[in-house]
Amino acid sequence: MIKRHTKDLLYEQVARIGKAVSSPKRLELLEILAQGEKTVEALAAEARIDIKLASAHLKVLKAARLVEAQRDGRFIAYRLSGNDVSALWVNLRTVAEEHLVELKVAMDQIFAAPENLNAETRRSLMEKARRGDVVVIDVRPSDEYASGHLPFARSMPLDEILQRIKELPADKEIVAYCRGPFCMMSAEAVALLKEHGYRAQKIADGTPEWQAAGLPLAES
Amino acid sequence: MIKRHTKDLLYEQVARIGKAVSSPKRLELLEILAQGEKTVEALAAEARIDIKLASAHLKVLKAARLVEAQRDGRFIAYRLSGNDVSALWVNLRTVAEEHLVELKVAMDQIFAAPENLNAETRRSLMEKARRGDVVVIDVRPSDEYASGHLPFARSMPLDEILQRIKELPADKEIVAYCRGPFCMMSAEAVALLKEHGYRAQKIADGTPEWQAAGLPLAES
DNA sequence: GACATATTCTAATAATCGTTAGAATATGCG
DNA sequence: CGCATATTCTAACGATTATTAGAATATGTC
Repeated sequence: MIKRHTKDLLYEQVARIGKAVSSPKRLELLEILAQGEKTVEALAAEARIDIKLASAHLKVLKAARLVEAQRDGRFIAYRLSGNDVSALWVNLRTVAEEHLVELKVAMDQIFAAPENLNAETRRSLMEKARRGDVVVIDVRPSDEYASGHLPFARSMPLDEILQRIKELPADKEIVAYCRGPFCMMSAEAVALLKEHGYRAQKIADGTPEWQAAGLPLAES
Repeated sequence: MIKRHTKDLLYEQVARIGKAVSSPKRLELLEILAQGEKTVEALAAEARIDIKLASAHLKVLKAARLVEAQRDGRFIAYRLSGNDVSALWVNLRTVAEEHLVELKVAMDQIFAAPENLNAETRRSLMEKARRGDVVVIDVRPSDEYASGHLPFARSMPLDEILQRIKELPADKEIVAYCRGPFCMMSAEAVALLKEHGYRAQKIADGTPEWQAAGLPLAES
């Protein structure tokens, strides 16, 4: 008979992961890191928190081995310690969306039309993008595009869209995506495009969702 | 521009799920509930905690909508509120096993040979069981077998094995499974069987792992 | 309807966690 | 080697959480 104490140790270890993902701010940091590696400074700015606080949260995430740090010149870059961490974030968010009515209501208020994709619509979108029937644009900052993006998508960061809008074909459907269902960049991009007469829609997927669905990302 | 405050609300909702899975005891309760529905009393006994404490933890899990309760006669039965919750438990445990060296070490100490399965070995095992080349036994309590079990597995609860050992063929390989990688019942079953001259081995999978791998369970 | 029993609620304590501010450390650059 | 700057460490506070014990509630049975 194996001792209770020993068994408790196992659950305690898993609870370390649970504790790491029990704070809203840490979840936000994980989502940002799922877009690619970032410095503490960039993370703090993105999450709108103090650098010291960001550092403290990153320390917790690092202790749970969900992220790893590497010094790169004057800055320290953090990244997720594996694709499974990104998948865990997607899984947590999906369970929350599925079971917490409050979250559903909040999301409906923020995003008029939540376009959730399934396996089939994902593959069909990729096929249409490959053929050029639609233009898929990645409206995240260009460094996030560089660390992985949807196949056949082109980079068109939100704050460059107005200057570069002529690059987009006026006769084709534009499909915008950003960091995922909680990110508002694609919605803003669609609003801008529609103002200028383009046919545009957004999808809820970001690269973490795409990857968690078992589909490949492009790197170039 | 959408307000920070609104965005924070989204992460707070997901963090509710994170908080729910940040306690070792709650994780243990989730794992037990992944085997089928149970009363508070049964859960407390299984996790070796006070009924009052079990009730308090269940309240937290219920608030996060990970479990739901239903009155059934004198007892109140709890169950997971969806298969995605069971998959979340598997996902958390897998991330922990992958990234936390401490957990790997602890598991190696407890379980001599951790037999982790991949997609191929799972299908091949099911095929061999179907043909009758191996006998797959489910050593969990019979009510857990009844709420779902591996295909072609027969129920042989750990505390009945010695009386019923004659039912097993002496010339075939016996494969035992229980609740999952953290459960010690299959290891104990294998030890008993080997003592009596049977060829036996265990697998790490329980029904949650099997299901999370996308494979079907049997109900009968 | 009253009793027995299972479960939850309330209250209280100790322990833990999030956040902030100030000091300390480490690296790159001159 | 020393300066500038990015990052982390330390200390402290208020807020939250886990656990326990006792009281209260709800259901089934007689």
